[in-house]
Amino acid sequence: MNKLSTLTERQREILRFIYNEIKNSQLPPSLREIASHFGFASVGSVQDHLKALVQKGFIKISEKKSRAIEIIKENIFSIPIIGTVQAGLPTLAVENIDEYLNLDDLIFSNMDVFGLRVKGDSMINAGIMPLDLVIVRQQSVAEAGEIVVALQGEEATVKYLKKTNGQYFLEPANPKYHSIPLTSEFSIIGIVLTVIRKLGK
Amino acid sequence: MNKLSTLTERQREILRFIYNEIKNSQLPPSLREIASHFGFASVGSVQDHLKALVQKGFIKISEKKSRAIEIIKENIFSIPIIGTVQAGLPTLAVENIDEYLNLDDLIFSNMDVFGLRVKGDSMINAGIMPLDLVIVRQQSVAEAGEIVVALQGEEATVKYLKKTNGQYFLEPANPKYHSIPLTSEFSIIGIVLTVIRKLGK
DNA sequence: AATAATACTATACAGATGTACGGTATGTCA
DNA sequence: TGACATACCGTACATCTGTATAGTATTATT
Repeated sequence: MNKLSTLTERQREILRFIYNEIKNSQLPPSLREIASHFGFASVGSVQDHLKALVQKGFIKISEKKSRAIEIIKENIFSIPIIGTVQAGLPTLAVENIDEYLNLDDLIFSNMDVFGLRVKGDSMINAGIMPLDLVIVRQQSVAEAGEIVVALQGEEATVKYLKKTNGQYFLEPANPKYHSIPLTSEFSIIGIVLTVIRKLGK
Repeated sequence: MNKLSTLTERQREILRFIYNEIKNSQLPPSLREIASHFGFASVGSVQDHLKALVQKGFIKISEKKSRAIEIIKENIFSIPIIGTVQAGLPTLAVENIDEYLNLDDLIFSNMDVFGLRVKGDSMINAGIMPLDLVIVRQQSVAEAGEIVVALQGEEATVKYLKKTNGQYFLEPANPKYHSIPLTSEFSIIGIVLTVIRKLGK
């Protein structure tokens, strides 16, 4: 597996610059633009670095096309997830990787998606804490059992959608709060796809 | 606002092609690549269409830069995080975006980071549920209060690190379980940076 | 009927760009 | 020591690319 740590400091800087250019201006840089950014007097320097990045499996370059630097996402935008922990840590065994977290899918997704910062503790027993970030897919219909984002006036709440005797309820995951019948003053604006919580550092 | 309906059939085709190229290959097409795709024998045709698209406000072109076609619209490369929800949804107001979800800081950092699938419910009151994915920074030391990943044999557990009377404990966030003194049979392999839970879809 | 916008072809050119080759210097590793 | 990777400079060149200009034909618009 290609690890970012196999790159030199300089190579990582170049890769980061390319990534940022693509992300910010949606346009990969030309060789001379890279040279200019790093103060190189020669394009040959850039050629060397790109050659190394290609060889180490982090980028792909189409021949005879300008700016055709493609970042190989699988090698960069993923974090190895280990299924069983071995005693051999901190040397991560490649064989233990059983899936990859691809954050890029989320970022580059074409779904109508937005993030919402959670207020309050009404979903605490579902593992959704105050200040958590929930990624929401915009949709006006939902099924019972799903965690939905409902709008009442300008107030957005995250709740379970529940159905009892044909009646829909917004149900909190906290005994402190009560279920609320889903009346016309509410509108469902999406369902929760992902919960993200950033801790230390 | 600029409506897509002000475009002609052909102009809409061109715009869609440009959009798809950027989205799929992360590389805007050159004029001749556009011409080739539509079977134009001349670049002048493309020039005309791009000129119209610029004039109607759908794209922006940087002069003297190859492939520098930028689509003016929502930024497809990031997820807007809305602080307060307006009644106007599902049309996301740009003014409400107060921050962007940025996961690449984590990825591009020099830290040695891996993911771990959580087993068991011992941290359920800290909002860490079974099958959650925790992103862990590898390090052998931690401070009291941090959520750590400890290794006992080949078993990895996620717990709070607590200090009482100079003695360290691994403390679960679930009254069902007890605190465990941090003895030599345990080794701390990292601290939890992020908690991620994928739900629906 | 006149004008403008649309939709193309054709050609020319400066400069932007990728590519190739060679060179220097430094540090790393066996 | 020698081989090798890294990290730069310098130069040359074919071609890719944007830009400009000119022309033809069709369709809308006034």
